[in-house]
Amino acid sequence: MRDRTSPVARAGRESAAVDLVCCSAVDGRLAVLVEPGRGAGAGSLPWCPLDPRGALDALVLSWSRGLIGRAPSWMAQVGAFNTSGKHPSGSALAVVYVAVLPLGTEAPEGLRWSPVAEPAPLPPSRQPTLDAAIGAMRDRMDLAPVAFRMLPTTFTLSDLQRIYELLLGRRLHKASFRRALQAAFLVEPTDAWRSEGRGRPAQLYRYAPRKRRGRRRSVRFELLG
Amino acid sequence: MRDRTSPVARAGRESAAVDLVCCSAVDGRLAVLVEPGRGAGAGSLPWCPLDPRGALDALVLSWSRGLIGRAPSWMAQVGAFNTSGKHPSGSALAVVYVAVLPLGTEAPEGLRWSPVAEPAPLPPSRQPTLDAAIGAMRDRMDLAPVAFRMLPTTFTLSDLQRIYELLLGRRLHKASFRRALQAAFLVEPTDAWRSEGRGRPAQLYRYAPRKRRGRRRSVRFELLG
DNA sequence: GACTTTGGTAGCGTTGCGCTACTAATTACG
DNA sequence: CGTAATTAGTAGCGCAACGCTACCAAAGTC
Repeated sequence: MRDRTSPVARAGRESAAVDLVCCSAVDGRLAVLVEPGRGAGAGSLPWCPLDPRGALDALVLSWSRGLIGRAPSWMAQVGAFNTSGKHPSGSALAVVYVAVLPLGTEAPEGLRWSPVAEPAPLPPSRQPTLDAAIGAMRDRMDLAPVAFRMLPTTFTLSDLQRIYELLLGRRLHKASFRRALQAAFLVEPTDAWRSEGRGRPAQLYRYAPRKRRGRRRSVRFELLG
Repeated sequence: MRDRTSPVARAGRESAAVDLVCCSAVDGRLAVLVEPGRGAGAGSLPWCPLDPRGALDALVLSWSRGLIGRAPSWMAQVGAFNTSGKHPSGSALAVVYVAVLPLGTEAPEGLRWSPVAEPAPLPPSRQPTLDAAIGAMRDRMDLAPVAFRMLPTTFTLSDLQRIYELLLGRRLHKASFRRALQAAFLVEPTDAWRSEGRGRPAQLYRYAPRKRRGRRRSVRFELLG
């Protein structure tokens, strides 16, 4: 179990901290890892002091490995924010990272999954951080395989579609989803199938993007305004 | 003119700095504002010490107003990076911002436009910062009106297309571009026209996005891999 | 065996997109 | 003045992409 007092003492109140927002899908809902704390809004997000001597991404990667016992399957920096003195580390600056863990990852000792739809057991001042992290993840899902990283290495196409629906916040049409996926050459079928109680067994796929030459991006006005 | 020594002395070597990458289109090429310095790689990017007592965005906004005499027409944080001790401020952490100035903005006293295609008059260690800033701008142009902010308030559709071609790095087809723009309800025509030497005069438009209900975003696999 | 549930595909109609080809209005040049 | 050159802007064709209904397939449940 990590010690929450010594980093503050070591790094001092002048330094910066790293906040980590770990996302996954739990019971069909988007959830983040929080440290409950005693009382309603007394929880906190996992954080570590920022040691600027090494590469930032490497620092967060190795620290999160210790925190959750494995490297996140995807990770990205959200940005730097001033804390208005409200950060548990006491530092005035916080660099927020968002990470993704595969479906079914259980919460490590001292942390638990909190669905983002219901009020998090965090002080209200942390809500903007949470929103920024999840927003950043949603913004990047078109450019990075975020949804695929929220699944185990092999998954069914229905699994993948459910993740996309979770992240996009809307229902998708099965046939259209699969056709678009097929056209993008992003997955390849394994020879394994999974039977999940009722219904026909589903074939398992793995994320195996094929390099496509000439992926020239065009204008996309539809999200602007 | 801003003083480059006192902030370092005041903030000390422990603190963080803000780097600003100001982008615009100059002579049909993407360019950034640099401080030339004496010698080939002796230039620097504009920067200021990071005072974490106020909101970060507000700090950068007000500082950049003093630097270039006006607020950038668009601005976004790129992220926090460790400097490996190579930042002119001496700080170990740098928060990079990218900003956009309209076509035709002249470089303020002490700065000049440097096209990103040719080698910048900066130390090679600043190249990743430059790449990250321009990459962030390109990544966000689908979600924020970056291209529109690179133009004056009224502009011709050919102007707009040239900016898009600059940012996307490829030529676009005129009719297709206009059809997509029309469908997105992003611009409205003014009753002014502009005659630019030879050729038929062009109608001037302004950025006036109309709120469209049900802008439901769908899956976009084509940039993944 | 009938029903339910989940997986997976065919194919229709419409929309979007790239392209060629055209018209329109101005300047440049003899 | 007349023709070429240059830039702005539109029409419409053909194809690709997308949303949808409808259907078939394979498992469990009763």
